Order: sequence, then structure tokens, then C-alpha cells
Amino acid sequence: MDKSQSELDILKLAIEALNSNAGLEAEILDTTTLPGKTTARIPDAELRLLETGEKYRVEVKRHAQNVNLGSLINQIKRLPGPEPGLLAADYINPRMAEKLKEAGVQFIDTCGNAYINQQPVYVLITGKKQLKLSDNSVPSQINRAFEPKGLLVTYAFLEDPSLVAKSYREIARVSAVAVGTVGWVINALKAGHYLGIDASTGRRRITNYEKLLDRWVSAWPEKLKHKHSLGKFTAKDPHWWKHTNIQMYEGYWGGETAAAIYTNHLKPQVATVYIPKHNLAKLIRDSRLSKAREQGQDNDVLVYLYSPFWNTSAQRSLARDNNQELPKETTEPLLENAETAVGLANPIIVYADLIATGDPRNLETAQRLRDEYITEPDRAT
DNA sequence: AGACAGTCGTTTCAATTCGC
DNA sequence: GCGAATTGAAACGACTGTCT
Repeated sequence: MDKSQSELDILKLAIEALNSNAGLEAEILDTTTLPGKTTARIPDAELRLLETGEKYRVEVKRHAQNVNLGSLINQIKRLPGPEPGLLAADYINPRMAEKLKEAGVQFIDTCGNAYINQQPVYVLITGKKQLKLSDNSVPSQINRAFEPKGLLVTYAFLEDPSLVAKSYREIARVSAVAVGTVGWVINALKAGHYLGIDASTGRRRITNYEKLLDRWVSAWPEKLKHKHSLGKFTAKDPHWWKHTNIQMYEGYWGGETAAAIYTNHLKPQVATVYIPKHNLAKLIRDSRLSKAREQGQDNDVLVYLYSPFWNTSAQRSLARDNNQELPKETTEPLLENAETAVGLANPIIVYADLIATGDPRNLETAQRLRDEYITEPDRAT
């Protein structure tokens, strides 16, 4: 399995870098090959620091810079067992290093950056430059699928896997990118073994939906979501969303709000709304939202507003999935349950919203959502 | 010959480095 | 520490090739 092989390489390089930069020696005790799609928190390896004999549960991350830091910190903290968690990454930039240190997450990387805080050993090395990828240009090639425009294409594939077999022009139209971008993204997905050619039909098909979903969910908050932010607001009434028909604003509930409706398993404490810019002022006025201050107001509910990044295909499919006409002018909210509810962002987006928060409560709900609503569709088309 | 599929050169943008 | 300059990557769309 080349995935675990590359992770093992990162770990070995990081240990070497730790040794040459901090003089600390460590040995790998055990590596666990992750069985593809599981989301259980199994460490990638176990490590022992020879100086102290201290053992670590290790999470190895390639492309650590492209991963949502909140979810990463949470992953490390949720590693099971009494031993402390350790992040081993290809590269930790200074800003990430600062945040990890603040969160008390120890790390090592292949460039020699490290934070080890296990008495009596204390190491803090940051600012070491990222190594140039000389003979190994594959990772940057794969990254192309997880850059802003690539994420649009990849999302369209996740939403409708049959799209990969369509023409570049059709893919470009649906995902709202240029034709040339589609070529780059498809090649990147092929290089990453997310996409391949079906031997029997000769057509493109997604070969690893689960892995592709994981990667998209990690990259999206960092690379694309923030670009669509319309602001952070507060609402006085914690139940405001229950009597707001978001469709009147051509909007969609995301995050905890949508998850609460989808799974019936969460009391949303933060609302996320995807709404076209031109309806922003109307929603703010009607729902009496106010711009959030730096220090949160005690009892007010936080509301994050974003403009939808996805193309109208998502809206069409949502209407189709719900198999009903979308009411235009009713003020009756439609939030009793997921079957009747409309105005919900696609489960993939809601799932990604929850994961990005890094909140353990949300992670549990995210898993439910994934199990119930995000299943790899039948590829036979 | 026309339509469609995929490639490649150019432009733009963002991140990093350098100099003050 | 800040702004300017540089570099490299991403995105676009015109162009070429292929098929019917």
C-alpha cells in the first residue's frame, strides 16, 4: 500500500531531522496500516523517545499545510491510549507551529521543525524551510485537485460520481471552471489514485470515493471556504433559525443547523448559512442579526454566513432528492425532519462544516451524517 | 466539414524572499 | 518589522487533434 509507505517515509525523515537538529533519538515501535475507509482514531504508528523512554502515539500527515488545523489538533488529541499524541508531518510552517504549541500538540516534521515538551526534554524548533520537491513532483501535481478551482471540480464529482465519465466541457459547465482546469484536476486525481479508467467500459470512474471525500473535507475549509465568508454575526434569539425559511433568501443551512435537521442528534449552538450575496442584507434585517464583536456576547448565538460556492447543480439535485416542489413564498419553516426539510446544504458540505470545527460533539454527529447520507453511489452507470 | 475532446502557452495571483 | 521584488503555481481559454 503506497499510502502507508509514504507515511512511513515521512515519519522516518522526521525522526532523522529530529536527530540532526535536536540530537534526540527515537525509534518506531509499531506501524499500523489503516484499513482504507475507517474513521476510527487509530494511530499511524507508535514511537519511543530514547532519551526519556517516553512513548508516543503518532499521527502522520502528508500535505499538513493543506489540512484544517482544528480537525488536525482534534485528531491528535483523540488518539486513544495513555501515551501523548505526536504529529509527524512533511512540513509545519511557523504559523501552524505556533497554533500547535498553543494547543499543546507536540510535533516533528521532515524539515527539522519540532515541538517536544515531555519533561525533562523540551525542544522547540520552528522556521526551518520547506524542502524543495526535487525528484518527487507528484504531491504538488496531486494538490492541483485540492486547490480552490480543483475543489470545485472534485466537489462536483463527489456530489455526482457519474460526472467523471462525462466530457471535460460538461464537467467544466457543471463545476463552473474553465475546461483547461478540468484536465489538470483529472490528471491530478489520477496521479493520486482517486480516479481511474474502468477496464470494462474504458470510461473514467472514481476508484476511491471515501479517500477522495476525506481529502476534500480536509482541504476545503483552508483553501476555499474562507474565501466565501460573508461575515460573522450574532442573533439574540437562539431559536431564530427555527422560524426562518431560508429558502426565501435562496439560502441553505449548513454546519450544526443542517446537521441537527439531518440527524436529529445535535442542538445547534452555532449557525452556518450559505446565502447569495444579494440576499445578505435582507436576511440580516429580517432575522435581526448583528455583526459579531471580537469578544462574544454571552447569550447570543453565533451565525456564520457564506456565499454558496457550488453550482446550481447542487440545488437541482437537492430538489430532486427531496422529490418535491420547492415552495417559493411560504413563511412556514420546513424543519421537522430531513425528509421534509428543504433548504439544506448537501450532506457533504454539512459534514465538512462539522469536521472543520474540530469539536468532538460535532465529530460524532459528522460520523452519523456520513454513515446515513454520504454513501458512495452505485458506480454502474 | 463540423463538433467535440483534450492540451498547452499566457496571464494572473499568491506566497516567499530580500533589502531597507 | 514592513514593503518591494521575485518566483512559482494556478487558472484560463485559444488552439490542435480526433472522430463521425
